[in-house]
Amino acid sequence: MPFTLADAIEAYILSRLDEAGRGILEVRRRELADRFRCAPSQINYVLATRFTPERGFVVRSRRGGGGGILITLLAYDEVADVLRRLHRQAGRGLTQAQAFDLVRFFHEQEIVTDREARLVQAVFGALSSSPALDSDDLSGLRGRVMQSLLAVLMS
Amino acid sequence: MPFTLADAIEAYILSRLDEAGRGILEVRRRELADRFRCAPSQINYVLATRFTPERGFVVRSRRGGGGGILITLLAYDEVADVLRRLHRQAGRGLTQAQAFDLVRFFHEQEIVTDREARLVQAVFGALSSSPALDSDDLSGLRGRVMQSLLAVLMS
DNA sequence: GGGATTAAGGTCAGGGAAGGTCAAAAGCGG
DNA sequence: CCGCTTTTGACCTTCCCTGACCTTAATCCC
Repeated sequence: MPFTLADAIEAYILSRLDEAGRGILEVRRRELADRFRCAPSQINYVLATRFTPERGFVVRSRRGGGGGILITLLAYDEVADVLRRLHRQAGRGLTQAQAFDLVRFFHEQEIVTDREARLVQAVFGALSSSPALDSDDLSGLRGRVMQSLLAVLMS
Repeated sequence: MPFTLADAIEAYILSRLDEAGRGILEVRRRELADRFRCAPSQINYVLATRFTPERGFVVRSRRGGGGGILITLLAYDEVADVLRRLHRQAGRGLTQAQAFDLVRFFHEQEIVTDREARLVQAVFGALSSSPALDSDDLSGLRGRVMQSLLAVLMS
């Protein structure tokens, strides 16, 4: 087992997340970088590769003086599991029909309300009426939008 | 939480606005600056970044002796009107910051729920991290998405 | 009445403190 | 050697806060 710096940072964050209880932890990028004697961007790398939505994490940050990084571990349940799988799949892009079907599915499963469904459908409708995008780009964009939506639904 | 001076001043103003009842509050810049031990211009900073029209506030001020700053929350009956104006304006495109502020405004006005706001913000976030779109196209796309959303909200 | 004084508030540039991005270099397993 | 992951470094954006300097209004006092 090659225990890399990234692994160590991951383990450290996980343990602090654990001891913090409540599944919420705030860290400073600079502090972590100092503690592990590495470039600050290394922290971004760890967050990007380990603390992903697929693994049930939500990471938010704020820049500027008094900024910081908030890491949240989402509760595990079956719905979340399905959402996570969908999240992974959406990364490969979506047709408009697929996007609409997913939204309808969420609605049927009562994962989203009636109005939430209409709002989201409106979004996908607007996307598709976009010039300046060929169908491949559009598919990728739909996928990313869906992923972001799923991240919210999982939180 | 990353709680800065600006956050504290914002919270203080909001609480006084709240306890003052119907949406009007008068403050003195100097007094606030003294209370928070900061430069008076810090108050301007907070007003400029937090109490913006896009978030539903109107700030007026009088200079000179006996001057002061009047902070007003937009009244409910003005909101429908604002939505129509916004719909027209959105047609000309939106920056990401404008889109976010609008969503925030809707949330503050209780036009959208907490989760609806997060979903919609997730959408605008995803749009902005989109390759294959230059900033003009992006601006236009945000505008069309916002128009579609407004159409749902007005229905 | 009119200038001087005083008491507000406004603007702007700049420094410092976060965090973000991206490409290139370095390691490493096969 | 090749390809993937890790790590770094240079450069960028955002946000907070202050200080120097400016504008406007009320008041004082002749």
